[in-house]
Amino acid sequence: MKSRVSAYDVARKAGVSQSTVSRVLNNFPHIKEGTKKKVLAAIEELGFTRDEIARSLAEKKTRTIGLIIGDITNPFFAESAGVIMGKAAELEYDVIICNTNHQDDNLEKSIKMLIGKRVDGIIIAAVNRYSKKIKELYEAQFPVVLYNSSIEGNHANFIVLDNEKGAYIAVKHLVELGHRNIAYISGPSKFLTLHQRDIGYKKALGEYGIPYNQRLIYDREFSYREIYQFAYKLLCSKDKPTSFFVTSDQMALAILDAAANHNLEVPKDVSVIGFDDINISSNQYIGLTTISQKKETMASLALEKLLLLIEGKGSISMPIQVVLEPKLIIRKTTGRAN
Amino acid sequence: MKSRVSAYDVARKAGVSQSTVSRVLNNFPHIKEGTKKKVLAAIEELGFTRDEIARSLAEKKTRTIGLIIGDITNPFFAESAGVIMGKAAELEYDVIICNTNHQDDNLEKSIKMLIGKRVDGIIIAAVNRYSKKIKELYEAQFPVVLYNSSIEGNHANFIVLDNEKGAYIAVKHLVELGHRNIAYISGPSKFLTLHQRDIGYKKALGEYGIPYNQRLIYDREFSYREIYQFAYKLLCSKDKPTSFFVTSDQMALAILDAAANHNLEVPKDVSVIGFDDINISSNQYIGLTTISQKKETMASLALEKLLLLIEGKGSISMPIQVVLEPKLIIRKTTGRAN
DNA sequence: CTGTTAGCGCGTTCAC
DNA sequence: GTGAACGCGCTAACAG
Repeated sequence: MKSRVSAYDVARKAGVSQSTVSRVLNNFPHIKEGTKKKVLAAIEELGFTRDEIARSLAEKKTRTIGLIIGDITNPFFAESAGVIMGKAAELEYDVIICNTNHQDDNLEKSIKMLIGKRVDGIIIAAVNRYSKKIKELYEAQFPVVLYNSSIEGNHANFIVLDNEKGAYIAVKHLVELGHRNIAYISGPSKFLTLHQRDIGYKKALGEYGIPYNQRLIYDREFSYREIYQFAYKLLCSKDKPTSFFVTSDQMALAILDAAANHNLEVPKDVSVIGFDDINISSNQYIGLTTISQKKETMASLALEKLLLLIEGKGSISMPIQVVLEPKLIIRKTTGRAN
Repeated sequence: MKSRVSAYDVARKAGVSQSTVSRVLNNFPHIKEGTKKKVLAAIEELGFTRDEIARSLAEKKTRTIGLIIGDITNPFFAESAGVIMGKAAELEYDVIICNTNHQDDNLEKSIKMLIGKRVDGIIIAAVNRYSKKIKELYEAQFPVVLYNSSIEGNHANFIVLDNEKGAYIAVKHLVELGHRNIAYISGPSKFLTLHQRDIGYKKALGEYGIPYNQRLIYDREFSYREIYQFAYKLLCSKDKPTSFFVTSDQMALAILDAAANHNLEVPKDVSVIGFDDINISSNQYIGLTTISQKKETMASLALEKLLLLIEGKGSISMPIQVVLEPKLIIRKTTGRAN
């Protein structure tokens, strides 16, 4: 691989100083047309590309943000990442994505790595609500915005959905269709969003006088396999649930999978409602009823606010905390209980 | 935000020189136990993290690779990215992902940006087969491996599936089920992989004496909407196809969507076979018959080979070119023609 | 308008 | 074993 050409090489070729090259690179005003032309020509001829690493070092800015997600394989995260990356690219920011697979130590590792790489800010989706690290970053005024997640005490900037309400309207929808035996597939309550949904679930049950039944609750790790099996077994049992409220569309698909393998018809035999509204849910072959997370809005806002923190350092009144309204989207996986 | 602590700060605190700090950071042998302890203590106390940007500049290595994908919203790319990121993390490499939305100018932009960021190498999925840029990089010996794609003339390192064969066995499967009216949903043939699948499609038709019918072919841009509408219209027509061979599972889902909105039953009224075997295809609620791209293998190999190129600079015999065998996975969206 | 000079925070000789 | 000094390629004053 041929060795790189530097701004200094360009300078020599154009017969100017290296700082002049830097100036044309950065579009400084008041450069004589002639020299600018010469420099541009030399750049073109030598195929020069500026070394962003050196620039970052000198400028103490990397024009790069970090994005930490729980699982890129989950379309909710992938699609969110897509909009963030799109917006970022428009604004000339690059993004480094880290996958935590929902594990706390990976979160810490990712943060450390991103800090080492001197990213200008970080968007984090899926954090343990007890995370000390997040709080530290917040207190150190390092630009971080939490995406659909938050921590205990709310010492953080975040954009979230009203998760309690989302769960509430989901369950309410099922109840109004006549369901009383409602399974709830969630995940570890160390995630504040899930904890809030737990509350919404219980609240809806309570309001309609439906007893809370631990047997119908899944609150362990996110695992397609485990959730599939949990649902499968539940569907084998006598007094099986007539409906499932699932905390992500991806896992709702696992329930549909289990139901299909049971030869159960949806929604005739079982109703399923998800959460997220990932793209595929609107596919009419699937038609998953769900609660929209408004990922477009949430993701755009997250990036926007992060850049505000990055660029307007200090002048921003922290914390930035936005709560969006959930929306019930009725499709074909929910129907009357029989 | 409190200003960063540098190796120099650590040095002062420990009463040693900055180069000594550097030495312990990099685990040099022959450091007196005492001074090592002191330095480590100072690092701990000050909460020092090394500046990877400065390190990269000095070392001329970033321990970062670029990954350019067509569309993170397509699970095939997201899932591939997932395995690449996982392996990379294990090997202490970071990855910067770029989304091109399948547009050539974005490819060029992404490459330029990654080169600017001094990545050590790049994995590229989805390239225009006429791309000059890729060839240039190859000739300049810059570490690049193409992921399930290649360019005209094969002047590149790549890991691909035998796409022609994949298409061939897909169509053969349909023919053997009695289908003769087989629609083919593809994309721009500027992508070599698609071009090869075109050949496979035609070959299978030819072998069974089925005439090629342009009316049944979609070869424009990847667009859920457009493909959906194309399929929808086709399904309205008299002499409508009894089956679809679709060049990606994601788009196969679009066909299922269109069929569902036509109240057509799958596979009774229409058969659909995809390509990729994304995770959701194995969901029994969907059960998409497809051709496996072996993304786990392909992605692992791509990363492995890239690191070989990066770390074994020069000593590797180029080009690295691997062709994997496709595999037909029969599920429930294909059945006998009626 | 442009050149000179001094860092940015590390890794890396080369002496001692 | 360890420190001093230089360089990676660029931006940012400061002169002129």
